[in-house]
Amino acid sequence: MFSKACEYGIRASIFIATNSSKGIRVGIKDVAKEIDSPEPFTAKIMQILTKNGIIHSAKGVGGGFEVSDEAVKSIKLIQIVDAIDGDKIYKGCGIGLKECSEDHPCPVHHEFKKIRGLLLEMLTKTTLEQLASGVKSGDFFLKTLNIND
Amino acid sequence: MFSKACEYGIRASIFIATNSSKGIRVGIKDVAKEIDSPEPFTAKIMQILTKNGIIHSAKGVGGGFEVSDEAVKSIKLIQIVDAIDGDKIYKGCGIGLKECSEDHPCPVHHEFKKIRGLLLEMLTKTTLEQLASGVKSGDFFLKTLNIND
DNA sequence: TTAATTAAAGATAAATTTGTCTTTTATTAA
DNA sequence: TTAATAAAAGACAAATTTATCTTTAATTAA
Repeated sequence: MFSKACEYGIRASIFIATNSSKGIRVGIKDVAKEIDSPEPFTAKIMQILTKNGIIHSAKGVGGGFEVSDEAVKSIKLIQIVDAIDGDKIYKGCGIGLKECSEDHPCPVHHEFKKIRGLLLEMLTKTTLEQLASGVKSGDFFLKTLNIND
Repeated sequence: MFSKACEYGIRASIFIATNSSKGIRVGIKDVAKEIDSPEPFTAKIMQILTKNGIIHSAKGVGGGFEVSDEAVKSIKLIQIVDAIDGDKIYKGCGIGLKECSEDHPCPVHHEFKKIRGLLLEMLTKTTLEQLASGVKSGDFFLKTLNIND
């Protein structure tokens, strides 16, 4: 569905958001450790997210990544996905036709329309805040329980 | 969503089905040309499909690929997807957690459940026959109109 | 039985994605 | 101003996916 880069990006954004609400900036090491991802690769993804204004970074002592309270409320999942994977997942043809539309539909066009629509709706409606609050309350998790998994 | 291999596999299966209903076997060249895919790569995918009993192949003069009338009716999209891409698309966690379940959900688990459910339902219900008949009637297409796209 | 045909199988190669490492730049605090 | 810290940037490497090419095996027809 999403690329690994995007999966890491979503998990990282949520983790950063859970800390920013407590006024804590987190470094790349904390992020990678908490979401169980390769640190240098995760750093690259953070650069994409900061360039796209999704998270904010600060260099130097006491620096790290954060998301403002307002941003946490306004940022939608689709912004993260779009920044990392682009819009193919909710716009492209299900079986890869370059030209696929109502006028020139592929064989699965109508079936996929519903699924893509639901996906787009979910991505558009879900805020970073919703996801972060679930993690803070302990209802949702960002990595596996067992370290050996 | 699906890998390119899977996209080609679905398109190829549909094309073969449209011809088998007319009693025509098609060669790998015809397949690649008709679905606008790289021939040798498509040949590899055909091997996966034949090994999984989704299509039948015949070597030698007059040989090629075909699907029996009964198979066209019984084969579901999910069998093709499963043979080529596995079950990750409709079983795996949306943001890549190895362990993600009702008891240990990731932040997007509940949102994804609906989408994956709809996808699984669609893949499980859609038969090769449905897709092939739409192509035969001219309602659906397997490649772009414009050769330069 | 031989030649032609066609898919299968195996070896390579290119492209993309994922992952790593090193150097540079910016910031803070002493 | 200097040292320490932490992200940014760039080069590189491994793994995976996509694509190609060559050889082999099976089948048919002459």
